[in-house]
Amino acid sequence: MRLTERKIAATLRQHGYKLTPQRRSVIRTIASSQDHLTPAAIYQKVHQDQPSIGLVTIYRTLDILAKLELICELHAGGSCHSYTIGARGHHHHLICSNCGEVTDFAGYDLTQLEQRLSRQTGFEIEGHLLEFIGLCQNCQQEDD
Amino acid sequence: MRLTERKIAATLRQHGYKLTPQRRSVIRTIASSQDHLTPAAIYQKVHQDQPSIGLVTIYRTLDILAKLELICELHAGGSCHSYTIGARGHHHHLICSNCGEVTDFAGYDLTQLEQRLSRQTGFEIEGHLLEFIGLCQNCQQEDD
DNA sequence: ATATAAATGATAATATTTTTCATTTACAAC
DNA sequence: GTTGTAAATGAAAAATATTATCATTTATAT
Repeated sequence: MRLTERKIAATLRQHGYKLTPQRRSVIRTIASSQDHLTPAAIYQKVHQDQPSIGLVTIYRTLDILAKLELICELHAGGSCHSYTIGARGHHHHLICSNCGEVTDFAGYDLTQLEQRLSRQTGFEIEGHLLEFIGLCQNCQQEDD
Repeated sequence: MRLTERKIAATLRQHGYKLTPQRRSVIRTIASSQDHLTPAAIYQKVHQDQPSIGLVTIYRTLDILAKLELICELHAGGSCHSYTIGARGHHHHLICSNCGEVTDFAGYDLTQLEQRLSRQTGFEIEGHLLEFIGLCQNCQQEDD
């Protein structure tokens, strides 16, 4: 079940954030849309309700909401900048959120899931992205 | 097994691309690095070898290599701009590469894999990203 | 050696995100 | 209700990232 506008607002308050009209409007906009929206798209919509709002406030609000896991980030498009040499044979990634170290892992097969999704949704699936984010051993020891 | 510089060069030729010193240098740089590199980082390294190269050439070369699947793109960091309301209960995404439509799907559990990876690598895993890219039914029918 | 299509680099344009800082405002305490 | 205060906002600019244009150069087939 999707989070409601009310629930999100309450969580914000619980974490000590103020509930401004701007934030309400951003939340309402995201909550009432079926689509994934870019910051610019959110700005456009919110702007109708809050003509004085700046794009900066959108970014700031999204940061907070994402940090509290009230909204869900999507990595669409192919322009997110980081490359390594291709491997013969597919692999996936494990990325350290602190130092950026990337560990590859192989041996996990998504073709069954891919087929199931294709059947269920009618999508013709071209590829996928599977990454885990966490702290590598070194960065755990620094414990900061 | 990782692709070698030679193999990549050959594949480029096979697809009708010219093998310029600039491209060689980009390939060599990526192939000889263990890390994932951003376009800017690649530029810096290549620049030592090819002082006259422009950042544009890096972008162009990366586009080609990615299209031929000779390099492997990584989506690191949280700044790839698209958001939707969070769901109670985890879900993943199916994204149409043509129209951008996003379909959520639930019911696929990665905790076992997560535990296995954590054991094997020592990572303390905080989260993951699983997305499928493809053509939705509508965009298939347009068949362009 | 030469012709030619493809690739390059310089420059500028566009897009995206972050910083700074003076002003305004939500909200808790009274 | 007033009021004080820390937090939030908006404007502007800076920083960063990416793409487009076009004259010049170059890899490669002939």
